[in-house]
Amino acid sequence: MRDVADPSDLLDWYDHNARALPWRVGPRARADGVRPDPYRVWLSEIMLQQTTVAAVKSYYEVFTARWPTVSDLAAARDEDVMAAWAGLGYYARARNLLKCARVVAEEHGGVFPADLDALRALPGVGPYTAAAVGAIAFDLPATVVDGNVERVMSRLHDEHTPLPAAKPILTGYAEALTPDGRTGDYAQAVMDLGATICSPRNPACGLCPWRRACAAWEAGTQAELPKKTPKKRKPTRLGIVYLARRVDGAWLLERRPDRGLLGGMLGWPGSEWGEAPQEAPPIRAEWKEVAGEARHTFTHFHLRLKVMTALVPMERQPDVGDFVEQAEFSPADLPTVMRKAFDLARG
DNA sequence: TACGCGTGGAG
DNA sequence: TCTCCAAGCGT
Repeated sequence: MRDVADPSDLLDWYDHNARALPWRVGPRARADGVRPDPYRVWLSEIMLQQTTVAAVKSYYEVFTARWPTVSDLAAARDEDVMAAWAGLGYYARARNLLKCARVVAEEHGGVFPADLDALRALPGVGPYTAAAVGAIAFDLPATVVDGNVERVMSRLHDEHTPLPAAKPILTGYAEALTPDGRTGDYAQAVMDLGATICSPRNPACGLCPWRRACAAWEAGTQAELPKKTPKKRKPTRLGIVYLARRVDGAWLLERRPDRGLLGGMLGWPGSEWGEAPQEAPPIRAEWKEVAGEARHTFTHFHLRLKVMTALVPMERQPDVGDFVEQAEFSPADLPTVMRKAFDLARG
C-alpha cells in the first residue's frame, strides 16, 4: 500500500539537503528568524524564469552589487540595466524589471507589498513569481507551480495528461499538499527536490523522501513523466548585419525597438531576417563580407547571419543607428547573437 | 489557448 | 549536430 505524501517529510529533507544559493536564506537561518530581502527574492525569481541557476549567479551578484535596493534599481538608466542583462536572454524581463522597480519605488514607497494580489499586479510578475515572492519573502500562504513542481506532481500522482493541458490538474495537487506553515521553505523544498532528485532525466528515486508516496515510482513510469505535447520544429532564417567602424574606433550601433525580439537591446544594423534578406547597409561605404557566418538559435527559429564590415571616415553620417565611442562600447553589452557577429568579424 | 520570447549546458 | 530543457510572462 502506497503512503500519502507528507509535506513534513519534504521539509525534513530540505532541512538537511537545501542547496546553498546566493539569494537564499537557508532553513537554519530562517528558523533563527532571519528573513530574506524581498527585493533580492524578487530579483532572483525574475532572473530564474526559464533560466538555469548556473547562468543566473553571476548576473545576480552584479545586479545586487550595483543596485543594492529596489530604489537604486528604479533610479538606474535604462541602457545600463539592459547592458547588465545582456546575455541572460528573454529581454522583456529586463524591461519589466525596471518598470516593476519604478512602480515599487513610486507607488509602494520602495517596499515590496506583502500581498499576493498586489504582487501579481506588478509588471513581469505572473502567478508563479507572485507566489514565490509571497511565500519565500513573506511566508504568505501561496503555492508555487513552476516546471519543477509540475514534474514532481505529475510523478507523485502518475498523471499522464500532457502539459500544458495538465497544468490546472497539477496545480490542484500542489495546492492540496502545501502546508499552512513554513510556506517559503516548502516552496523552495519542492523546487530543490525537482532540481536535484526528481530531475527530468535519471531521477534519483532512491534518495527521494516521497518515494513511498509516489505513484509513478510504484508504476515505474517516472522516466516518461511529465508528458508534453510535441513541439514544432524550428525554421531557419537568414540575415545580414553591418559592422561599421569609424576611423577613430567608434562602432555604428542601433537601439532596437522595445517590443519584439531582442527588444530594447543594442545591436548591429542589418536586414530583415527571413528567407531571402535584402541588402541594407546603414551607411555608404565599401562593405566587405566576412568569411563564414554567425549561427544562432532563438526560441522558435535558427538564424544564419552574413556579417559585413567597413571602415568609414569621420564626417560620414549614417542612415541608420549612431556611432558609439570606442571607450563606451563593450561587446558584453550586446545580446549573444550580436556578440557572435562581432566575434566573427574580429576573428 | 497558443505563440513569441534567449541562452547555454547536458546527453 | 541535434534535441531537450531551466524557478514563466505577456499578448
